[in-house]
Amino acid sequence: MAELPEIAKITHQMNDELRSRVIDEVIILQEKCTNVSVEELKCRIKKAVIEKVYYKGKWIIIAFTNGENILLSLGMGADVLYYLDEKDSSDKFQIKVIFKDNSCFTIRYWWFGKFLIVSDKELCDEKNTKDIAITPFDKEFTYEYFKGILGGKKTQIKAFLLDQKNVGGIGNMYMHDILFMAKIHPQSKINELTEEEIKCLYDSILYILNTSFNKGSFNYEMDFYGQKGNYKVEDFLIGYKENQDCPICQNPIKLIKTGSTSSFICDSCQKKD
Amino acid sequence: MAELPEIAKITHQMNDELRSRVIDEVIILQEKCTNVSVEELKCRIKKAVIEKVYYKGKWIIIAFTNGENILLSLGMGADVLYYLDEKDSSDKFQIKVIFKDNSCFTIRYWWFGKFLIVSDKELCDEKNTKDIAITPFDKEFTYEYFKGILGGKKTQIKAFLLDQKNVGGIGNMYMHDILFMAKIHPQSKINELTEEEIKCLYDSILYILNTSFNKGSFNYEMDFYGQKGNYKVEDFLIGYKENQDCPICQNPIKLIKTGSTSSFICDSCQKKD
DNA sequence: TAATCTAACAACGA
DNA sequence: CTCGTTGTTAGATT
Repeated sequence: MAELPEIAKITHQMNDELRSRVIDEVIILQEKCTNVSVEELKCRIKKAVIEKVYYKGKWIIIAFTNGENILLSLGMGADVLYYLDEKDSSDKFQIKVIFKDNSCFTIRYWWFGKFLIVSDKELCDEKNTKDIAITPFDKEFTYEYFKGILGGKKTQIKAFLLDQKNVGGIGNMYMHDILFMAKIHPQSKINELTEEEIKCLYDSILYILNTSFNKGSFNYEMDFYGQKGNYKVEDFLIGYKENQDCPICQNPIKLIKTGSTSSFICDSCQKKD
Repeated sequence: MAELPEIAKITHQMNDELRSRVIDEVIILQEKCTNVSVEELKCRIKKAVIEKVYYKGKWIIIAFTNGENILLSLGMGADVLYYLDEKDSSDKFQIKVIFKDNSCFTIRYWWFGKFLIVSDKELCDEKNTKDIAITPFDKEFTYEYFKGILGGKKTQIKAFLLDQKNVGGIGNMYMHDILFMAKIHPQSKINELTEEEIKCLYDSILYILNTSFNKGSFNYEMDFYGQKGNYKVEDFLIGYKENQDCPICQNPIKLIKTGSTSSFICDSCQKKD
């Protein structure tokens, strides 16, 4: 579930908290989420010092001073929880990272998370992350840039925005409101959007994601300290509000299938063409 | 149009006729069918001596002793015609290759042909041809081999057989009869075929293609000497015979859309499952 | 009638 | 709610 606002928040917290922390031990209970043997991973990360934590799209990257990196994908949702003292940590986790000072963090995946180790040298070729585009939180994500990547493509706008090679960090959850706010149907073809619609879409992306971030991100997700954000389901414009009234026109909100994802839309405000 | 029987015939003729012939000049009237500038092509092929002519799938490859190769694709159909004396050749062509002894051959594409030059070194990486599979005329195309490449795939059988990465040389024209003879619907899933059906399909592929080859290949196509083959439309079992009676059950033959191609079928003899 | 590449799209699995 | 792979289709190519 975690999308850009949640990823940005927890990454900032991890970076502030964990810089210079020294790894003591890593416990991996779910081997399938990593890319090398558990032994190799432990060996490459042993006594490593955290240089910084940053994100690329929805991936959290922990860079170590020894030239290694941990690439963390939360998949369909995961808790990443910090404990000042490892003894206080829950035993419900797939991965636990313990530091020399006895602090630790645990990762509990809901579904399909990743915990990969990649050297600095391999990082630029790493297939999961190498093609991820910049996010709407980046300075470079200007309106001109956005208009440029849309090109004259014939793709459906929602499929395009969900593709991390085009825009990093947007998932299905915030998509509903972004498209609703721009009054664009998820299956509208990009090359049929007007200049005004594109401008409005750009503004909507920034507005929706920034509003959540500024409220501490989504309320169902826990941050690094186990706290929940203040952006609540009530704050959604139409997302996850099937059959409730559209806030603009009072028509009932519909849940439709759009390719492999579902979309909440107001089919009166958001016309296909 | 040219498929394996036509390609095999003309390639044999070219190989027999052109071995040791020395290039004098190449005239390219359609630049888009080649991969380098006309000047570079002329330069690399000038005075080159033909070592042999062979085929890979539907591609005809002319190998020169100087380490260059011409890769010839007939696309949707083309005449490749030999003239003992260049003065006798027609001026309807996109490409003409003239030899030192004043013999020549012309190529007249119907639609989308290719005339590429590739060095021996680059040949194994050449993207159009590197992944083409062996053809049913190869000794290695045994029943065991054929059963092996089918694997447990979920693809439609016709799409699979048309894909040159799986089997080289089969096109849409002979496909109709191959599938009809095996009593298999073009959209049958491979993993739902019985062992008997696969055996029958293998036999049908060899029977149909060999029968055409043995009759001098398709009658609408001209060979290297301008002669037409003796495998006629009347020899087709059901191909291109819409509304005529199925030779087995007398039901009318239907023309249906199957993906991007059309298929003549007897929907009584060829059931989807 | 015919060939192939590509982008977009859908279905499935992990 | 993810992301990747595979298969399918429509469009374009000169």
